[in-house]
Amino acid sequence: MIYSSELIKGTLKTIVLKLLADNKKMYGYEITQRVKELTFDRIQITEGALYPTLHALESDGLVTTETEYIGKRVRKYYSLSPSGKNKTKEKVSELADFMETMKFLLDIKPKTA
Amino acid sequence: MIYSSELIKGTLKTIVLKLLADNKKMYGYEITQRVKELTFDRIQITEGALYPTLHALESDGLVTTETEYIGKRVRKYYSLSPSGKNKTKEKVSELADFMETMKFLLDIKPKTA
DNA sequence: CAAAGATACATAAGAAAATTATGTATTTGA
DNA sequence: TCAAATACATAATTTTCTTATGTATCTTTG
Repeated sequence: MIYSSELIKGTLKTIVLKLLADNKKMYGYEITQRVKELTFDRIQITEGALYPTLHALESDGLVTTETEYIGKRVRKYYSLSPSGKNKTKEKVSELADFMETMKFLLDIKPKTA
Repeated sequence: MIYSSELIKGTLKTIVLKLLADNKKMYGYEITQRVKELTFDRIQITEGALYPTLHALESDGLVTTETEYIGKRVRKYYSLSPSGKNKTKEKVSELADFMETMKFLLDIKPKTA
């Protein structure tokens, strides 16, 4: 079972930031594979969604990049900047908080019947 | 603190369906107020988001409507159809499942210091 | 050794879903 | 009486993702 894509909306940036916080530096393709692994294939980040997100994080100054060559193939590593680290803490705790709220909302039992 | 709007994206339909499951019938404005109450003002559904969502649920056959007049003012009540009840169960359990996965993702600790 | 599949980047067109703004109208409360 | 709350609705814009496409290299397998 794969989560309907609408659920991933709004959480992608947070997922990426958190992975970078946990791993110091990662490249795009690696991120897609790691998320796939960690979620047992239930969340699959597409490249069309990921790369624009990474570029946005970079232009917001939340990540820095370094390019490496593996043979002739280019690989672009992303790392959190200091402000990226702060942003990650904010985003992760906001999402955790939000999930508590949602859990509460979804647990409410009917008054009627 | 109000959750950043991107977090609400993708969960709105599920929230609305779940509220209708718990309350048999509700009208739009009531839904916005109920969500505000239940979340201590942290989730505020705007009318521009809610009404199109309700109309979509209706055209998908997930809810039925009945119009009532309170004085001269119109009030449009929404109720779940049988297929809406099934859909609600699906959506709620998918979201609950998704939140477990996200919780796991966000809890992962750094390997590197 | 050729071909398929995996690795690795990127961007553009289109779709989906929300935000923001606007509009109408009634009712309530200060 | 006048502002705020109640109650609906829609349109323009923005944001964000999907889908499609493009390029290129490396690895595995028949």
